[in-house]
Amino acid sequence: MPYTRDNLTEVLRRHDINPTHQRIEIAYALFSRGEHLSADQILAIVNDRHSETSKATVYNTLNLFLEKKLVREVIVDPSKVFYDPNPSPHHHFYNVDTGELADIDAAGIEVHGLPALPDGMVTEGVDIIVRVRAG
Amino acid sequence: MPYTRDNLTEVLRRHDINPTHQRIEIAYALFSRGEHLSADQILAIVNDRHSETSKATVYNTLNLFLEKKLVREVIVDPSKVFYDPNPSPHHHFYNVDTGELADIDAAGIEVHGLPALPDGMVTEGVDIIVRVRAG
DNA sequence: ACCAGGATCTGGACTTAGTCTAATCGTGAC
DNA sequence: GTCACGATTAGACTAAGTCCAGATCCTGGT
Repeated sequence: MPYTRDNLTEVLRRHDINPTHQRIEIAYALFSRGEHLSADQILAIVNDRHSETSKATVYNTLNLFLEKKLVREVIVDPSKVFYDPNPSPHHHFYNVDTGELADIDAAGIEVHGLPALPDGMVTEGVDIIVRVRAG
Repeated sequence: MPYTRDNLTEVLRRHDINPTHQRIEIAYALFSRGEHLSADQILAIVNDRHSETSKATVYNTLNLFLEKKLVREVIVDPSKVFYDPNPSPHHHFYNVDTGELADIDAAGIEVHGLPALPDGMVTEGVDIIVRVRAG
């Protein structure tokens, strides 16, 4: 089912996010493309035709989405954070030459041999990044 | 064997790096501590007693070390890069609350189920980051 | 000892991702 | 209408990292 502004409104509500116009537009930019985008790219997309949303709102909104677990952040490029709309567990290929990111479905991937956590610690998540390049 | 400025000079040479005074000091700061440090922290350490090395040189040198594979960069904190002097293959625990990094020896860790690489691509490396927090 | 040329280092200006702030806007409750 | 409160805004600000043009430090040749 394709993402529409209407069904995204519902998604926002289910994540406890008040669906304002700007928030819907930002969610739409991210989810309709299904790609990894930086805050800058989202700002550009949202303001493509005419200026609609400020930089501050884009950052505020992305951090809100993050906090509400609507999107994930992918930190591989030292210069900027990418936001990832894929809700299912997955890892990433990262092309170190071009900066391209591609998903790796986590189903079927197993990691063995990780040591026990220090006392009183809990795992938030395990991220696997496979750095690749042409060769 | 502890790291000294003398044996680090040799290490630099083996990595095809002309061992200048500044480069030795930067290598010493990183290797004698054996910790993950940011460029800022290294700058502070090197200039602790009296100003010896400029910001530009610290960044240039760390990028040179990176290129020559003397150190690795660890990208987990969106606001700064950490430099890692541990030469043996390993992964990382990352405490999302405190920002602390800890090594996980790669010996004994196996990852199964990774899909084949796209045509003509080569793996540079596989990084596993286990995000943990107190709980 | 002197010089030339290349490599290295430097301060400071610059760029840019991201944050902060104080003012304004919108909307629902009364 | 108006009050309150959450959301949005422009623009100033911060800080990591880069860039540049001049200074300085080798090193090898004479």
